[in-house]
Amino acid sequence: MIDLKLLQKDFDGTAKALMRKKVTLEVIEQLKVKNEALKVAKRAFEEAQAAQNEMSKLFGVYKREGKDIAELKAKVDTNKEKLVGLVETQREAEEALNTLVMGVPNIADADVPDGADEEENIELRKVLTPPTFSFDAKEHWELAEKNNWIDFEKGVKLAKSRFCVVQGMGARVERALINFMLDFNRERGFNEVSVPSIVNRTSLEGTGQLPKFEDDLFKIDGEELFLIPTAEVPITNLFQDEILTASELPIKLSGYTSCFRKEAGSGGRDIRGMIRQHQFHKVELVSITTPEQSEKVFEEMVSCASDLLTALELPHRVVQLCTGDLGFSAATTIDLEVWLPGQNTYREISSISNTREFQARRAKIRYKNGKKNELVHTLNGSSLAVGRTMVAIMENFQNEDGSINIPKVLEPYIK
RNA sequence: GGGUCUUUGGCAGAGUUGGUCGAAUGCACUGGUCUUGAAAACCAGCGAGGGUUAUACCUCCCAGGGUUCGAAUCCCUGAGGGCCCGCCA
Repeated sequence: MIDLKLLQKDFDGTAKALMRKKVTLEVIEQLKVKNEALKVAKRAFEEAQAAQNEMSKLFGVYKREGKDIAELKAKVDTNKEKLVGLVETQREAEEALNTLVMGVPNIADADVPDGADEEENIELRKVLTPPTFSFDAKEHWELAEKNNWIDFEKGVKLAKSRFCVVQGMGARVERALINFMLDFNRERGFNEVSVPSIVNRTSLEGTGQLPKFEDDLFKIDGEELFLIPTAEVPITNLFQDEILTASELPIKLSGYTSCFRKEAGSGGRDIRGMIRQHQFHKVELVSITTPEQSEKVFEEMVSCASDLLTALELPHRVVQLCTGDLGFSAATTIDLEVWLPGQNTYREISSISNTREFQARRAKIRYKNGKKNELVHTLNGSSLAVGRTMVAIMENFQNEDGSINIPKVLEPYIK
């Protein structure tokens, strides 16, 4: 949630910043109007309430002194009637503002480049050189089936399209990857947590998936519960509505979960293979920091994920997202894109974001800075998406005969 | 799923004959005295959100309703937790 005070203090500057994230001027003006309307409604209510409270207190005094309360009661009753209307007005104003502001995305950092979409993202650097093959590189689904790593039909049989079954050496590599990543992250100071894969509405509102993106989520029928689209949700919300002490920050966590996404808007994209599944595994990094710490920790998270790819000998590039490609909650995002020889292109395998205080304000995560309570910064990033890492391994480590080598670092994990 | 008890500030824990309770006390925390420094001891401050230049003032004792001039305190509904029973990996 953005800081509404910014609109009061510097309307033009804030409006300009919001428009970089495609918020219309109309919405921004409505924010201001509704915010002011709420203030007026609140003041009116509070004045009447104060009078009410004062008169109620008099009852006690009168009773003790044995005075007649008839006149006072009449006054109170009149005021009470007035109060009912004022409460309603205030409630409506509150709701109007709230529905509006919950749908407004975070402001991008000033140094995030302008741009309409992913075409205008900026490549910061490349790490490792893509391999050259003396044969035509195959795509991962072909390799997966040839080596019996993945059975795509079985996934459809069990559930529906965009589900698959991983088996044999594929399943062992998958498990090895998860363990390797968690160990790697722990060495970098990210402590391991294991969290629920189902969360409530409050948690999803806290991290920004709700109310706007309900269509992307799997909802449990008859309950206000949802399958998580990313471990960012449960891990960040671990601290929801808490006041942390400065000395315990930064908190750096790493967790492995399955993730569930409806992929409602993705049409027929990546229908083949395991690039875009309804259920996939991911190891996630989440950090809770003071505002001063967040830059540094952000860099640590980017390095952590990038070094992981390097350790796995996977060529990749580091990309700074432009405003048009930034997510709802993000103030800045770095994507890591891994090289896929079969597709002859780089594909996203990790996305690391700093949401600044956007999620903290929604989820009420604060820390005690001296005497004052201040909002923390929350950061999240994929350590790596496991499925896409599998894809990358298959395509980069393929041999001419279609067999697949295993990255050296995984060997201790595959006994 | 049935029954029963319970839900208070960072934590623990008073408060349940409705008014002077946003709330005792202890711990933690912050500042100070003392000390070479620290600990201990002592003194002071210390729930959260909104509002104000600052006060005032408003809201919040799990959530939502209700009774009342007035509710942490009474009633209803729901959610979380404990225990007992049933069921089941």
